[in-house]
Amino acid sequence: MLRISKLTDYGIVVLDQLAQVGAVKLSADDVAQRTGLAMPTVRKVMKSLVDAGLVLAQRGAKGGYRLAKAPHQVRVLDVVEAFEGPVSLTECSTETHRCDITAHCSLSSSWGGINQLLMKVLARVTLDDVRTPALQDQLYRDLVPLSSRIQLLNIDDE
Amino acid sequence: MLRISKLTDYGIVVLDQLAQVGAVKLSADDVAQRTGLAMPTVRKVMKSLVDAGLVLAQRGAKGGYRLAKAPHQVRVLDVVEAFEGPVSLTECSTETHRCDITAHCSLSSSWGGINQLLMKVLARVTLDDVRTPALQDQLYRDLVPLSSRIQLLNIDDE
DNA sequence: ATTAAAGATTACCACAATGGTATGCTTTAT
DNA sequence: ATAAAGCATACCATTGTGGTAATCTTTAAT
Repeated sequence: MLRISKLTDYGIVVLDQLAQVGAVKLSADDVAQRTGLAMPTVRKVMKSLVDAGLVLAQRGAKGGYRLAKAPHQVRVLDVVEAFEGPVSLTECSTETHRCDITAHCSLSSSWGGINQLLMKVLARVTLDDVRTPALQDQLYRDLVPLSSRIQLLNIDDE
Repeated sequence: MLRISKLTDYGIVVLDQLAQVGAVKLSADDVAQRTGLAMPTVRKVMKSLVDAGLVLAQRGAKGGYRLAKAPHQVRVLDVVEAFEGPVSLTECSTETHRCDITAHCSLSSSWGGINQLLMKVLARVTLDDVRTPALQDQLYRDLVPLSSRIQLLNIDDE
């Protein structure tokens, strides 16, 4: 468990397709055919991506979709948040937490730190990293021995 | 979103209570009163914790529960996995993935790396860190500038 | 100006997972 | 022997996810 939603997953797949064609626009139908997703599903996915500012849409005949940024500028965190809203592992962290569990929220707030770490990781991985296994491997290696390139987890300098 | 389940959250709360009393055993009823959780819920939580080997149970009269390890040896990852099973962000990573989405699994496998990173983070944070905000802050500071103590993310040396 | 291509919006429904609850069984210290 | 306490199973309501449909709006091309 600790799943991301399927729509988030689809979102990455679609972004990958858009990245493949570069500046060329893809219609919703194109996307559906290239990915194998059903049209209504594609609609949903595209809407979220457009709303999040990750994809540009052109309406009307000869319309279609294209990436709003370069693949290396699209953070996985952005994609996740586009479909699932703000990352918050526990309930207490965001909503008005009136829970009856004694000493719950005080502890739950500690999840906040873990939340931050998770977000930093997701913010460091880009569409580019996900698309090219080489980069992915590289990024992974960097985090395992963690010899150099440590600023990897610092997201505040974009 | 990207939530952990409430039971996982409760699990941490319960473990915190057990850590507070040290070697003293707490009955399910004690736990219920201390946490404010309903008895049936406590049962569920305790079962998962015992099954995962995080808590020891003694049956019969004068029985009760106590921690199986020292708080600093209980990894948050263990707790999460106790309640939610193996961490796997996408479906393709674990189950027999026969999806009709073209070029889906190949990309999804890239989530694997992110999965690993997430697990490393969760494995590094212990019950001790969650319980004492000081440690939590310390751990967080360590990961932000990431100047030293970089081996923080390496879980393979336990 | 008309038309048709294409995106936008809204609403709906089925299934699965979560969370909460109840009932009855087994172990064991006293 | 008995009562305290943990164990196991099953059940149900609510929610969220995922998938689908129908309709409206925009706009390039003719």
